[in-house]
Amino acid sequence: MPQVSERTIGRLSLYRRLLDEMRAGGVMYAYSHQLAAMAAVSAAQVRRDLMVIGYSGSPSRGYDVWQLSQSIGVFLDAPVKQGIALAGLGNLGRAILSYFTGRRPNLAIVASFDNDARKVNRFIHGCPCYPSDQMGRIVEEMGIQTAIIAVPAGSAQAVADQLVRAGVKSMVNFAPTPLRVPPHVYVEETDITTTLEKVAYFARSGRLMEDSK
Amino acid sequence: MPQVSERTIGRLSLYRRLLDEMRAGGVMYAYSHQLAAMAAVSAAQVRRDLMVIGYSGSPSRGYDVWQLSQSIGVFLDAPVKQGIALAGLGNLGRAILSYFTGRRPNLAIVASFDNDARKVNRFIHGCPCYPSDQMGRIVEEMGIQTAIIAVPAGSAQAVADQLVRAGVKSMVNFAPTPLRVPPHVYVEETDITTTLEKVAYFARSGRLMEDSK
DNA sequence: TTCACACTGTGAAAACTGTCACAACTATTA
DNA sequence: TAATAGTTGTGACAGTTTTCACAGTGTGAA
Ligand SMILES: NC(=O)c1ccc[n+]([C@@H]2O[C@H](COP(=O)([O-])OP(=O)(O)OC[C@H]3O[C@@H](n4cnc5c(N)ncnc54)[C@H](O)[C@@H]3O)[C@@H](O)[C@H]2O)c1
Ligand SMILES: NC(=O)c1ccc[n+]([C@@H]2O[C@H](COP(=O)([O-])OP(=O)(O)OC[C@H]3O[C@@H](n4cnc5c(N)ncnc54)[C@H](O)[C@@H]3O)[C@@H](O)[C@H]2O)c1
Repeated sequence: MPQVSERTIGRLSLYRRLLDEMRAGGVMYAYSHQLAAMAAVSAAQVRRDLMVIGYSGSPSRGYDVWQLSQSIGVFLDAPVKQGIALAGLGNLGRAILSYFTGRRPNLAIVASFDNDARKVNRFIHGCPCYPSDQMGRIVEEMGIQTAIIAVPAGSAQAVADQLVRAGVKSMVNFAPTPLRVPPHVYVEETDITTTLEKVAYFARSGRLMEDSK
Repeated sequence: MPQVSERTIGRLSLYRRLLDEMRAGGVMYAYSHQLAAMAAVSAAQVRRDLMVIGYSGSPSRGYDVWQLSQSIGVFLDAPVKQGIALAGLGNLGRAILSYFTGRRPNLAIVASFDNDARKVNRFIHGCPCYPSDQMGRIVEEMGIQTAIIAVPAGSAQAVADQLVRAGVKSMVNFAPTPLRVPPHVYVEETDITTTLEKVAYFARSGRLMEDSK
């Protein structure tokens, strides 16, 4: 098993979206340096990343935009439709739902959960919202393996524990609390406070990086 | 100049928040392994990170929770109050504003911008919202150096360009488009689509990592 | 046909990041 | 006082990620 790096997976997802945008604009072929410019990475990085999916471009025309996008899909996408659960339908949860709905064909938020009686038992942006005390059962029944956590910090760990018990294998956590999970579960932390402090720091101690060419 | 790594800065911010939570709970001292458990990193990582701020713990009591938090502050925080601009007051923008308001003492969102006439010229969560055609002028006048981009993907690059022209040195970008910026500007990309695809990928190709002890 | 060109794929090197392991230290106990 | 136990700070090491640089290749021009 090749074990592709986390960073590479993220960039492949980005490359595919850029390729799809190009295709929508009528572009047929792209060189690594063009893709690189759009993704704000180096051309060598693009070529190195593409090695893992086993698709070769032509030295003269570059990559076939459509074929490359398809090849990335074969590598990245689930063979069958993959449902995602969303815990917490507050401001952030609804923002995610409204943005993500209908975005990718076989990756969709298929169930959401909240403990606020007013939000529960109806459809929001086309997604059913269930009471959170049924979360374990529903996630298990639907075979959901991926979840988004958008509940307040105080509830995040408890919600994560429930989800893991229900069979979830990976999560993205928006609450500002690092989650403790068993080794087989993958968690991506998205902590806005930490991010803002970091960014504010680099506004002062100006950093030589992120080249634009 | 030591040039501290991006990752370390992010973790220092996290450590401080955890320390402050401990202090609020009446805890006076903490060992590296305790901090590590809460941050979901290794104890060695914590000690290595703390090297850059030049605060020493005691081998017997560990770190003084209050003093360590202060020392991180001296290292991380701006000497004077640092304002942040927020571009785009849609679902996401408001979620960020409502969550972040009043969170950290000298790091606050002091101006927001939108091009929707209905949202403009009033206070939202205590933050003034201006029309976006005045963004450049106001950001420049207020000396704002850090910005959050929460506008639709199509406008993100144009907004970023304006902000950079007005003197912004670092940004966090929530729009799903990598920003092209000059080398002296630091950008943190937060792309929910890419993140979700990555997380969904690792739900299948289960990964041995993120140890919980 | 042959050449020049600009690109791809990739081994090797470099740069960066995290872990290991241990000397040095301090409080406690006998 | 001396021995013990458990922690810190850090040099050395290991692992990971990115960049470099170049051989190999398809295309178009002469
Ligand atoms: N990373 C980011 O970009 C970002 C931005 C804003 C907010 N946040 C974080 O996201 C989380 C949600 O933020 P928000 O602004 O939407 O807050 P919010 O208060 O508007 O929403 C929280 C929602 O979770 C529900 N909830 C509470 N406990 C629950 C439980 N145990 N099970 C199910 N649902 C529960 C509440 O009913 C509410 O609807 C917070 O932790 C916040 O810190 C992150
Ligand atoms: N990373 C994440 O977690 C995440 C989650 C949801 C959405 N998003 C992204 O964040 C962005 C905003 O999402 P949203 O759900 O809030 O969308 P939205 O449509 O609700 O909000 C966009 C806001 O930007 C304003 N706007 C548009 N053009 C502008 C301009 N040129 N200058 C100033 N304001 C302008 C609009 O008036 C609107 O208020 C989108 O790019 C979306 O993809 C990111």
